[in-house]
Amino acid sequence: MKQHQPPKSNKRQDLIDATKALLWERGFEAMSPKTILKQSGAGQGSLYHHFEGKRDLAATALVEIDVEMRAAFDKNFNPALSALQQLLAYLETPREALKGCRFGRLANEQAIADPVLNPIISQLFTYLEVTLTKTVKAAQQAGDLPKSLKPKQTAVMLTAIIQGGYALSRIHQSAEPLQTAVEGAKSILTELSKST
Amino acid sequence: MKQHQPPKSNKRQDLIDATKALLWERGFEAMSPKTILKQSGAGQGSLYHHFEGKRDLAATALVEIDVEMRAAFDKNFNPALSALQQLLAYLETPREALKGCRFGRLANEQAIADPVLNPIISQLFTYLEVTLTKTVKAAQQAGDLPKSLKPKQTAVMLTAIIQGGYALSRIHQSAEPLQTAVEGAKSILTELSKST
DNA sequence: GTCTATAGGGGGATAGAC
DNA sequence: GTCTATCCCCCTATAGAC
Repeated sequence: MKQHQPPKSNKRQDLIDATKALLWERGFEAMSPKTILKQSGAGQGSLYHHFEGKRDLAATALVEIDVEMRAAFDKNFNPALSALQQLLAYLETPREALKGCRFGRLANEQAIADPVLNPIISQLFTYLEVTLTKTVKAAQQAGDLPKSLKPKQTAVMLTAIIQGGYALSRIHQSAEPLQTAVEGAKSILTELSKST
Repeated sequence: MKQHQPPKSNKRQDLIDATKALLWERGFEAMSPKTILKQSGAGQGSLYHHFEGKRDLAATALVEIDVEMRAAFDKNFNPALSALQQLLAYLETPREALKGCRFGRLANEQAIADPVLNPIISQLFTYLEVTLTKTVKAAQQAGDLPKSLKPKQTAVMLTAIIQGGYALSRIHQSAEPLQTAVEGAKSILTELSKST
């Protein structure tokens, strides 16, 4: 019974926490081990004792981010609401437009093709798309969206609106484009529900 | 009348051409001067004779890309077509899903906040959004889209679908998501046109 | 486990010959 | 105008003491 108390060796978690923050602020390539060490207060030895290197540390951080993002995403799908209302709630989720999506912002890095890092990221988006597809189907069956829409196309389109909105906000250095794109999507869902 | 013949000093243009290709393939930060020289066949001296440095060369290349992108974009707005058909033509434009948008792929780099580079990029997107907004208005006046939609919101949303589709394609390492998002957008425009 | 010291490689730019 | 040689700094990782 050695580790009765969780081994409160904070350095490992400090490294992960710093990496989570830096992945969001700078992305993978622009995040140097030196910066991680500075921000976490750990030394070189701690990093390479607990992890194989920058990539391994990033993978560990991404898994934690993945858990947090799924939990936040799931909160939008309150069973007390109609499927259409759930879709609108997803669109209305507060977002840090200028920082970008914590995963989506890595889309254009070389790391996105890394065999270890890619599955962590792509599987989250698959989860979003599957969940949204089910919700679109449910809205159709409830008579709130036209049955002529293909659920998967609609779900991927909604996911793209969020990701593209983030990109436009970064490009214009303003929170407005993401908000405008989301409002456009809400209007369209609302309009389609009227004609159904 | 010195330069009767255009001064066929190819090195300057060779550098620009290599930079245009590398900005698309790797982005700004991941594109090193060494790689540019290798790919263009020029030496260090040519780069720093014709340009102040990497950033200045990139700015020159981005301006050329901007001209090309505007020309390609404008082709979608054939006056012989209805405004709605023009919007559908824009959505149907062939795109290199896995390489990403030549400008949009820079959205998450630090360079996007650069005072020289940012205006070149953001002004193109402003142009896209303004043009699409006008076209949405025209479609509404033609009775092909409901007047309840706000034209700017719809235009920004369409732009976001393209940018987000690129991101999803990079994430899933497949051309499919961009195509699926575009199909979703086309279906929705078509559906909305029926109920108008 | 955690630290500091150090190494090897590449990034971006300058110097100066031709 | 174009080239090669060189510089300095930072990135990532390893060595080895404590």
